[in-house]
Amino acid sequence: MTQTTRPSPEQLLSIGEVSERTGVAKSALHYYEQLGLISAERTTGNQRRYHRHMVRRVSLIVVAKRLGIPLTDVAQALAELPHDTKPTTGDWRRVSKVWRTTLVERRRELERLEHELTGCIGCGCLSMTACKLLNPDDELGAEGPGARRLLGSTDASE
Amino acid sequence: MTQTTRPSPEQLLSIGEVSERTGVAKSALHYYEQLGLISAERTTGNQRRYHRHMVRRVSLIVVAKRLGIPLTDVAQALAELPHDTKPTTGDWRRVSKVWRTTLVERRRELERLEHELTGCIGCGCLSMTACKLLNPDDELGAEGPGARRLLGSTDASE
DNA sequence: GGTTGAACTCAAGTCTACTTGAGTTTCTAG
DNA sequence: CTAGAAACTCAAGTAGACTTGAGTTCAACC
Repeated sequence: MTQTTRPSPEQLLSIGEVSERTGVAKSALHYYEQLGLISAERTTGNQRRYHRHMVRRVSLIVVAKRLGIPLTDVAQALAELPHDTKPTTGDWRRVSKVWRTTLVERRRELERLEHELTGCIGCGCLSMTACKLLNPDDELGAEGPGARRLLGSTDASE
Repeated sequence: MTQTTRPSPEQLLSIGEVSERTGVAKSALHYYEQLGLISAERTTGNQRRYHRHMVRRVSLIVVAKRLGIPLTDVAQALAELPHDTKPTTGDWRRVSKVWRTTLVERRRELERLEHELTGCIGCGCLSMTACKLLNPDDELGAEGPGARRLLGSTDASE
C-alpha cells in the first residue's frame, strides 16, 4: 500500500451522510465529538464536514459499544489515531491489536461462564454446593466480597 | 440432589451478609428488590432476612451485568424462579439454558469480530476496501443506515 | 431571491443503575 | 439496660450515553 495519494478534494461528508452510513444518530455524533472521539472540518457556514476515515472511527465506536466497552476506554484506544490525517496501516494495526486483546479477554470470560453453566445443566448439580456458578458464596464467602468464581480471576491483565 | 432436606430453620442472612458474600452493595440490593429481582423476608423489626438461595439470584445478576445484559432482561429470566421457595433443579435448569443461549450468542459475535480483526492484522488490508471491519461504509453505505458488516448480519437465525 | 430541508448551538430532559444523605429504628454485646 | 453498629425509608444526587427542544443559520434548488 502506501499508495501516494494525490491531495485530492477527498469528498467530505456531511453529518447526515455519516449518520446514514454508520447508523449512528446525528445527536450521538455531536456527542462523540464533544468527547473528542471524532472530529470534523467546518464549512465557512460552520457545518461539519467529515473526512471519510472518520466513518471508520465511528464504526469502531459502534463495535466497542456493542461489546459493552465504555466510551472513555474507546477514547483511549482511538487516541492513537490521528484525527486530521488518514490513519496509516500501522495506526490501525495498533488499535486493532488493542481491540483484539479486549475481544479475546471478553470471549474467554464468556467461555468460562458458558462452560460452568453447561456443567451445571449437564451434571444436575444445581441444587448443591458443587456448582461453581451458582454457589460462589459458601466456600468463597470467607475470602471477602466479590463473586470471584463467577467473574473469573481476571486480576492483573485488565 | 433432591436430598430430602428437613424443614430446617434455614439460617437466614442479613443484608450485610448477602452484600459481603456477593460483593454487591447494600444499596444495590435495595435497588434490585425494588425492581423485583430479589426479595427477602422481614424480621418483626422490619429488617430484611434473605434465604440462602437469594445469594444465587444475586450472583446471576452479577454475571448478567458483567455480560452487559440489562436488568430488565435479567428480571425476565429470573421471573421463572420462585422467590419464596428454594428453586428446584428444573427451575435453575431452565434459567441456565436461557442464559447459556445468550452467552453463546454473545461469544459468537465476539468471535466474528475477533476473526475479522485478526484478518485485518494478518493481511495488512487495513488501508483499503478489503477490510470488512473498517470499511463497512463504501459498499454498504448505499444499503441504508447501520454498520451491518461490523455487527454481523444477525438477520434471521439468531 | 426565496423557501425549505439540513445543520448549528446550548440547555434541559431521559433512562439505567446505582449511591448518598438525613433522620429514625432495631439488634446485639457488654 | 444501654451504647454502638447495622438497618430502614425516602428523597435526591450521580454518571454515562444520549435525545429532545427551542431558536437560529446554511445551502441548494427552482
